[in-house]
Amino acid sequence: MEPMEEVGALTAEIVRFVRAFGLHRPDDTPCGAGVSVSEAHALAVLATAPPMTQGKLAAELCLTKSTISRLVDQLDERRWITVGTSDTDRRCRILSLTPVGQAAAAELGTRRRERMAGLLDAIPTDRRADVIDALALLSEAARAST
Amino acid sequence: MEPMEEVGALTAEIVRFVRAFGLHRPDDTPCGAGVSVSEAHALAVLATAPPMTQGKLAAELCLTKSTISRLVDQLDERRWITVGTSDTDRRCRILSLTPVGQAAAAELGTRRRERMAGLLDAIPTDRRADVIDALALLSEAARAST
DNA sequence: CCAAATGGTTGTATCATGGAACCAATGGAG
DNA sequence: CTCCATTGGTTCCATGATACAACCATTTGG
Repeated sequence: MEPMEEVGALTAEIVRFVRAFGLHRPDDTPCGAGVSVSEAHALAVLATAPPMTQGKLAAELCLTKSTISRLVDQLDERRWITVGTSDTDRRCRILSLTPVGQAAAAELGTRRRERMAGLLDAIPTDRRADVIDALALLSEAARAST
Repeated sequence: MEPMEEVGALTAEIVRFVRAFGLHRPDDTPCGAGVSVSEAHALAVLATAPPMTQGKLAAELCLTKSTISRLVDQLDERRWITVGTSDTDRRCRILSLTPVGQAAAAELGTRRRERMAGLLDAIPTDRRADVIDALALLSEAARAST
């Protein structure tokens, strides 16, 4: 297979994967009821990182600050996060998961893992680490090439 | 790495990639100006398959028939497709690319390949094959587990 | 001390999507 | 042949994610 053809086939496969997993439907994550994809992603980020500012979250999720502002409002209304003010910079709002938020994140994580487990099962055991490493390289490259 | 942790890492990397690549912004495909992601995907499907019905396209894109109906309208207004009626089943509308649509599909395909090639450029040379292999494994797994 | 930069909010507009109700055509079962 | 369930599509409606621009508050550097 020629290099360019490889790239084309790869693109098509990524597209199929994205659509098959419902990632094109941002208002309903495939792995949880009533939770938008962005909410789920935000929850996952906040669960695996120390309390952060909205700007940091925006960079992490590749969203604008206005979208983040509203997303934060939603998470706050759900009582999944608390919003505080930074001591060192009173412009910054510090986002932290509440216990309820942590539970929700764990629940979503479980669902997602279940969903993904089938995927991983279909990958030979000795190749799984390679796949994960490769995806890390790929997402890094996507960020670098923007 | 523990198995469950592997699943989590896989998920996290996929999420990172999707967001970094802008796939969460459905109104603007990363590979073309003024073309929505779904439009681009529809064009790609129609370009690489014989004329099909709306239902078939819906299944291919994982969208509901109402969304497809509107999508078809858009593509028709752009003169990218022609919409005909099936001879054997007059309920079915048969979608075919116009020459202009084929050109648009080719153009988008080229852009997409360039974009993907740029991605690969941001990956160390000696790791590119690994990434490609890994993605092939992943999409293969996605098809197997669906 | 003031101007530029930074973090966030709000107003406005756009648009993709699903579900439900509906219509038209098909195809069996009797 | 006649109904009626099924299937392909359309339209109405509601939801909601997103960006951009204008704005405010705070910090920081000259």
